[in-house]
Amino acid sequence: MRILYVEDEKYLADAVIHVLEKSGISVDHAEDGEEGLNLALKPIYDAIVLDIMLPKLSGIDILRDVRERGIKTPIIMLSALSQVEDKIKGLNYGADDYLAKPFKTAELAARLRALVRRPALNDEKIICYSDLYYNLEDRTLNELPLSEKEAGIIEALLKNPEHVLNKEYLLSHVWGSDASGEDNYVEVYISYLRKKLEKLKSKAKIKTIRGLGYKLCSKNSS
Amino acid sequence: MRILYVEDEKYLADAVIHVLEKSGISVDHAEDGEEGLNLALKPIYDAIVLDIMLPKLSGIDILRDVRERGIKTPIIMLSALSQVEDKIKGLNYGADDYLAKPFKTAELAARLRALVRRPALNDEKIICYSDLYYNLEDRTLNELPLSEKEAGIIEALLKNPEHVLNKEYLLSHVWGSDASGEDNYVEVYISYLRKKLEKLKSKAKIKTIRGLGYKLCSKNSS
DNA sequence: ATAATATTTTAAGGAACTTTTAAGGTTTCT
DNA sequence: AGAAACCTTAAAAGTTCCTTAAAATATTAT
Repeated sequence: MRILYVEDEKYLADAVIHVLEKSGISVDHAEDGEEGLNLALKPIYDAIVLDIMLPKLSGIDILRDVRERGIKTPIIMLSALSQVEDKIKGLNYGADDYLAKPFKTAELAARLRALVRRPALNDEKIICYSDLYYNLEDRTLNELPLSEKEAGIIEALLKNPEHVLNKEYLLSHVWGSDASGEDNYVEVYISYLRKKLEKLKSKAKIKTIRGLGYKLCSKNSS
Repeated sequence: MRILYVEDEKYLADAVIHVLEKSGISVDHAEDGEEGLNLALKPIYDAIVLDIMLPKLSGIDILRDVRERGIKTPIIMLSALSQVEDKIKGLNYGADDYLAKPFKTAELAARLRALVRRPALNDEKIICYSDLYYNLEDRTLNELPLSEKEAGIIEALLKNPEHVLNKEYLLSHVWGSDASGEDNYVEVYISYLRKKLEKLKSKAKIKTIRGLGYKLCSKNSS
């Protein structure tokens, strides 16, 4: 299970993340409303946890925007004690659950599990890495349609993120096992893919390891 | 269960729709009285929820018109607190239930379920997606008659909305299991269907996924 | 049965997109 | 500097898909 957690109080966030990850829930963390909204729009989370008081955009704003776009990912709202009105607003705008601060992290984990144990709305087959999500069914990378060869390459890279794949491997996997020579095929398509990653403004990059091959990695990673 | 919800306050509507859909009620939404009336006349809803204060046509107007045409779909009226007079009017014109604003969405859901648990007026076999309703009995798509092949294809697409169906699948399902070649059959009929969706001004579109097949999707969805 | 109408098949041209090819440019390493 | 590996680009070649209309077939009405 992968969730998004939008929370500006850093100490709290770190503690909560630590406990959640320990119990097998993978957490992406956003520290303000703007970043939170951006991430929330990606169809890769099983649930979203929103603090209400946030810099730039409130949790309510995020909730509203997300729901307006028809995204149905389960959402849990967090807010400081006694802001009962927020609770009502949140539930009205389509939140799935509400938790008053301070809360026990274990309870949050439990509610997340309860929410996500519902029949999957997402039966899509999606491979994720960093801010990329590739849909195997319709061959789209972050909604952008790819051609067959582009798709073959990005799929191989996404299935082996941060690992070097050499050209012979890519050739035989994408073009066929006869692997008749042309390294340039791969070079051309790597170039096309880089252009598309650029267009998507993705943090992920395809790095060249000279003499060895290519690897997919996230901008800030080594 | 599929209902029509006519409501002009967008935020409220989104929140309510979200909760209803989550509880398994499929909701079509109209934002003003005119659109509401148009939709209300389609024989596809198990119930209709009408706000009273609406642009263009009031909920009362819609109610009256719908009932005058002999349509017996259960109707719930919504109105701002204390407009008791509206309540009386509504029930007089043949509303089935009445709910004062603000209301709890869960209560609306409960009342809907109660209303619809009555003997079904609609035993027609209809498949819906987005603003499309296809009647299996007389092979009409939003009242527009289709030929056998057209019907076969739209039926397959409607039964698998937002999923890619390839040509071989469509060929074998519509033309027969021998699936003798001709991809062009499918292409021709997809073209005919697109023309009809256009004519119906539907929000739904048939998308081509080059090399893979076709998928039905709603304009704004991915 | 025959004509009128509608549907399905066939076919062909062209539009849109993909892949291959090729050539020139850049980077990296020795 | 020179060589090898890699990048980028664009034109050529190849595919797939769209659209249309006429021919063949089936259906319905007269």
